[in-house]
Amino acid sequence: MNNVQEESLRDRKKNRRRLQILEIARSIIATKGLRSLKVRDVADAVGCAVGSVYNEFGDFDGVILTVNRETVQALTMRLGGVPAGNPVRQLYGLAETYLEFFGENANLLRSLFEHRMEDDRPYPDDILQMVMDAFALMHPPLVRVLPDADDVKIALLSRTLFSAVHGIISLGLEERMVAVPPQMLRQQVTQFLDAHLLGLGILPAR
Amino acid sequence: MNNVQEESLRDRKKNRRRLQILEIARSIIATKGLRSLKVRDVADAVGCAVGSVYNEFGDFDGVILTVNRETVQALTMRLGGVPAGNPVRQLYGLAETYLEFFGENANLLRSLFEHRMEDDRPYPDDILQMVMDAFALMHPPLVRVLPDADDVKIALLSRTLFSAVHGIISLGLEERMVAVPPQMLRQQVTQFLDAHLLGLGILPAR
DNA sequence: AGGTTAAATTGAACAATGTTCATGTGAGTA
DNA sequence: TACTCACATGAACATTGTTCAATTTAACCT
Repeated sequence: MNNVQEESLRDRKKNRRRLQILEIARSIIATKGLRSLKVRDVADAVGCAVGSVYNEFGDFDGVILTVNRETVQALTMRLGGVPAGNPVRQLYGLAETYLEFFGENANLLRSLFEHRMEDDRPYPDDILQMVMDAFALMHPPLVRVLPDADDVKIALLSRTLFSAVHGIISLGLEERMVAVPPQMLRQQVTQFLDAHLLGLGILPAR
Repeated sequence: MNNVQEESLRDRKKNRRRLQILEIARSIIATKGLRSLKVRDVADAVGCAVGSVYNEFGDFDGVILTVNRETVQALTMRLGGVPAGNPVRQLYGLAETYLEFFGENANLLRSLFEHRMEDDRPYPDDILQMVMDAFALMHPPLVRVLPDADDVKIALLSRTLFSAVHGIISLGLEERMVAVPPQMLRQQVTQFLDAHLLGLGILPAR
């Protein structure tokens, strides 16, 4: 037996199809929302049988969860690109980048935050962990800016702040509701951070 | 024709059944989540045919939307009970009451915020309006506490603050994620308001 | 190369669930 | 009592998730 397995033809096809399925599913969710995602639509678009989707992902939730997993990964990547030079700027940058990303991928993020499992099956831990990790990205800049604070408190603060920003953005972009104009939403987020960081003693009073 | 219509037997039965359907649907959503709500389960529990549910509500979304409507009403009622004496206390009270209500009715609020309509049918305006109105309940105390501020700004601030609190609470109670202990969540909300109101110049620095 | 085998693919059948509608029923009415 | 009409009924239908026996196919062996 050779440890250095080269990718067989079978593996290559399987892999290609897997990617196709995910791409189609993602584009349907992104454009028409999670509720419009149908197995048959995906299978038809990919040009395979419905059974193949099940072979690859177990059940339909498997497709959704994989798309969601990749959404958090993309989000984390994007948030990771925020410069760490000035910690205060970084905090603003994280919030504004989250706003940008949410604006560009609203339906994908809704799928991530709103999808519920059938019955009482648990949501995959790794996805939850990735979300928590993304929300913890405010931790490092907060530590730099509040050097005397207890680390556990900062961790909590990070999650609180990011959750707050998430609430403002997700409701602000809620197209069901009266959509807030994008530029105003950005200002809303900025002013929110202004006040909050000021209250935390991070920004000087003006 | 008599203008003073007394309720006929027919009307009484119809009304009773309508209430039954809503009660059952609400209890299923509350205990097992929106995704577990099935027409047949509701019809069986009420003891009527599935068709009757459709006669009364048009489609299944109609049942969900009516439950959601009543959820906002109950929320508004509850928030309306927060004493208006001290405006700062009122702001804390609104946040804490929202937390309480969310904790007691998590699945109902998720149904309210997460339910999407089929295709591109619009979400009923009156429900959206009621949600906005509920989120505007921070407006009066904010006006009292920021007497010099522009009313439009206060309106925006009210929505921002409430959305932020909503984000903290809805993610904090997200049982999919590592659930935050209730007492800690309450503290999280309080400390959030402490910092934010301080930053707004509402609370004196300590 | 050809034959063998294991695994993936297929799509028809099934299951679960939302929706419709022809039929029956009973409350209101003359 | 007879008539009528609005509502209730539930079987049939439509849509969509899921399964699985039969088929195809890549990989392996001689």
